[in-house]
Amino acid sequence: MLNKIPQAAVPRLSLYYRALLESRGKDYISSEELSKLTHFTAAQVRRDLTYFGQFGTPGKGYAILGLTQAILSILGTDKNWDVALVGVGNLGSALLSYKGFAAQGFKVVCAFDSDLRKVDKTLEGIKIQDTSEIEPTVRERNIHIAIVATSAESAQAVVDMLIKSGVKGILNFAPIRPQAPASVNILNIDLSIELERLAYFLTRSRV
Amino acid sequence: MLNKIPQAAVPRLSLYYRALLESRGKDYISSEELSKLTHFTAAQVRRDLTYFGQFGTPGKGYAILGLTQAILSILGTDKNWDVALVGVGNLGSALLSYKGFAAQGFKVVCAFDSDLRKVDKTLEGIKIQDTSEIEPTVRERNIHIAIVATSAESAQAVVDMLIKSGVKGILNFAPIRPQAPASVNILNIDLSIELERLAYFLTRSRV
DNA sequence: TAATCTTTGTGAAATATTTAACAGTGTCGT
DNA sequence: ACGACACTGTTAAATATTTCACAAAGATTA
Repeated sequence: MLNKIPQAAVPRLSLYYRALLESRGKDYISSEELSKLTHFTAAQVRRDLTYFGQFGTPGKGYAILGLTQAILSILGTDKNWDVALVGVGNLGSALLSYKGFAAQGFKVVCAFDSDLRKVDKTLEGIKIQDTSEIEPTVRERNIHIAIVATSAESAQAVVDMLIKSGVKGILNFAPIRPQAPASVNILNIDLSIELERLAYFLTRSRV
Repeated sequence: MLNKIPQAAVPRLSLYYRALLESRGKDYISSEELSKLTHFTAAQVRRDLTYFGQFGTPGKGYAILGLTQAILSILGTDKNWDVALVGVGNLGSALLSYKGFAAQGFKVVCAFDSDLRKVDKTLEGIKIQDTSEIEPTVRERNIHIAIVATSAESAQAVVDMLIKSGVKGILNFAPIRPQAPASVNILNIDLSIELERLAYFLTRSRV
């Protein structure tokens, strides 16, 4: 089964995982029930899961505990991930205090900013370091995931530094598309673009 | 040409727009040049643009001013959009002070929170109102776009209120998928899911 | 054990999206 | 005005993704 896995199947896996957590009372759950909880079709649920293996029992469904663990393992969130944060402005600070990460095994363990007024201050128990310390710190702590919440202007330089320091995955909030080698994964979250998508839909639907 | 427009073409339009802004020195730009700037293929640039009309001149390319204006008009960002913000925690405050929105014609004009310690405080020139005031305020001000930055628990109720008040597009940061009628567009930005996608890619690529 | 029921896993069909290739159209220099 | 050139718009092919539909697998009941 050399089937290629659609990109969009991965975030769906995360949603199946959430639905499984909500269903922990029972032992088994069917693709039909998962469909109801996630609003994807039952066929898509089954198809998505088979991209990664065979987890179900015909006639019964999926063992909730087993599937939960399987998805954790597929996503890699059965392990802990140390995360570096660059840019401790409004958004960066908000991300630093966001409690949702911890539950999935992500932990921001260091934070950087180029603003000297912020450097050496402590936020959420983390001492903010100067951006010049990105490379030694990230390399030494063996960090593979970073969040970039800097201005558009500094973002590419920061991304370059992070990659040089061994980072392999970046969640980028700066409103540019940083360039990076194919071995590095960059996910862009671009608020303006999302609002523009909304404006587009609204403009169209009125027509 | 009743071609259906791929969902993904819309955010690409936003990126073409940005590239056009960067190219304002010249009068014309070719799909090849837009391709270099955006890292989409030239064929895709041309195809995307023709979903919305004919903007180019063979032998010359696209008139930068004209195409810029055309994209603005397609996206609906040639007009101003008033935006309501619900949830003024860390993330909500950060969004309130985010300066990037204004440039694209989006303006947060009212903010709501259920925490009475925040209500009546002023942030970025906006007086925070109690969530009970969502319906009258949003309806009276004729607001069609809202940003939801509440907890997972309150999000669905807030979304319901917003929809009842006439909101047609919602940018949702709460880690749930709110249910809404098809006439309402909801875009979800889910930080945990994005981090899980990164973890997945990292776990896979090492194999 | 056999008959019936439930639900998975998966080929095959349908749909959606991207890429390739090039005919046609306008530009530009002479 | 003409010929060489540049670039778009689009048709067709290639890919990717989702949906359908059902055979096979196991569960359950008698």
